[in-house]
Amino acid sequence: MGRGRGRPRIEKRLEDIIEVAAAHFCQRGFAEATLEDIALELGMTRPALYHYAASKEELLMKCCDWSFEQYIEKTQNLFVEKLNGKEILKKFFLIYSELVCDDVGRCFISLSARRREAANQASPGKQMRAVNSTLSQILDQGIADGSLAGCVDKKATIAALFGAFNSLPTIIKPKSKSAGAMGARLLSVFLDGLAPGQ
Amino acid sequence: MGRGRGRPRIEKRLEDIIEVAAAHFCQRGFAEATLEDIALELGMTRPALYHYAASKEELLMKCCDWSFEQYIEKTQNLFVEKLNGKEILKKFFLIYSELVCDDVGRCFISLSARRREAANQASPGKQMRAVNSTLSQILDQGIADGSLAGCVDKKATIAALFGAFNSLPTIIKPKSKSAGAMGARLLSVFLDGLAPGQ
DNA sequence: AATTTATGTGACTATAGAGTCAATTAATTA
DNA sequence: TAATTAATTGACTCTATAGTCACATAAATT
Repeated sequence: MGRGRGRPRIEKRLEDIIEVAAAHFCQRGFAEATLEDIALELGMTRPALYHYAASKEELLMKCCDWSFEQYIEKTQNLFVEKLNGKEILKKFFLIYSELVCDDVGRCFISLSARRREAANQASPGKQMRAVNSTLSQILDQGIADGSLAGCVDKKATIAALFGAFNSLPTIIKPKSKSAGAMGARLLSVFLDGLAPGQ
Repeated sequence: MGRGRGRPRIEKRLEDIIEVAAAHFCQRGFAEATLEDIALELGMTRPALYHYAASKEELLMKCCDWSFEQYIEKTQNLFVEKLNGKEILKKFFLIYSELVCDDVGRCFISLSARRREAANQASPGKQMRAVNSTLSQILDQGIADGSLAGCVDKKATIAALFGAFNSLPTIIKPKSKSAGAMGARLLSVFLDGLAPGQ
């Protein structure tokens, strides 16, 4: 059934493959995921995958790069409307929550940077630093405009926020529509604080 | 060199093995870790490991169980001195920070519950629920005695706290002595909140 | 010293899964 | 309709590593 190149957009197939592969990598881990299973779910056989990626590692890289591109695309307009830091923070983590609950979206975040560094050289570190730096900017802005507390421990805050939000997929079921809502609740925990009011 | 059973405590060897195996499992992941490497680091050969665990999966289970026992041991006296909820919270996360930065200590937390459930039946879920429930109790107590804010979103708070603290080993280098200190900084982020004071 | 038991080794087998390749099919183009 | 090209397959190879087993060695026990 359906071989040959009959599909309108040729690149579309690669995206399908990335989507399925990313899901397998994220859910089962890189080593545990098998190309056999990925191919099966796509309705093709394993060797066909080698037309789209020269190796399992390269497939992983493509997943992560695609994932990162999505992140960039969704976050690049954060600063265009002139919101205050706190509002940008909310927007950022709404986007981040939805991204991290999506198999493709969270790919570059979840998959061990160690393995990716083996394959690729630089990008994993660079990508994570880019994400970190966006949050850092947001905090700076919030502190400057007074919408966030002035005395925040930035390093600890960044670590705590990403730690918490990266754990989202373990607390809500995958493909759940509640990613954004749960993300908002998480952020409230950080904004309000646990100390008794006043 | 040094075969036979000359050592004072016989169980000691199993503990050594667990320590090394746990480190490999945590740092490289279960599938990527090899029994060969573990045996090598212990100065023995792979088949010898099968005297202590019948399979790789069973070795994983022993690591996780041992890890959980350590957790229990260190947290069981949390409620004996009559501290307020906030103080107990601090003590809890000081212990937790050190635990989670130690390869053995974090074993049952870090390693995919999916794989563990395949081997074992019930325990992974039970263990995580036990940890969760301890924190839940601490929060309840703090809310009751007024040392923590009354209107906390418990589910979100628990998720955020564990998410943040579980990420500790990714932000400080392993075996670092600063686990407790960094843990304290993380907790401050949660206690103080990001909203501007008053 | 002889026996038993815990501990360990070298040399195997078995298997899963990655990667290769020549042959095949289908769409595109001429 | 013939030639070209993209996409796919079945049938391989190769390798890493888990697991087995008969045998060896050293300590403890008698």
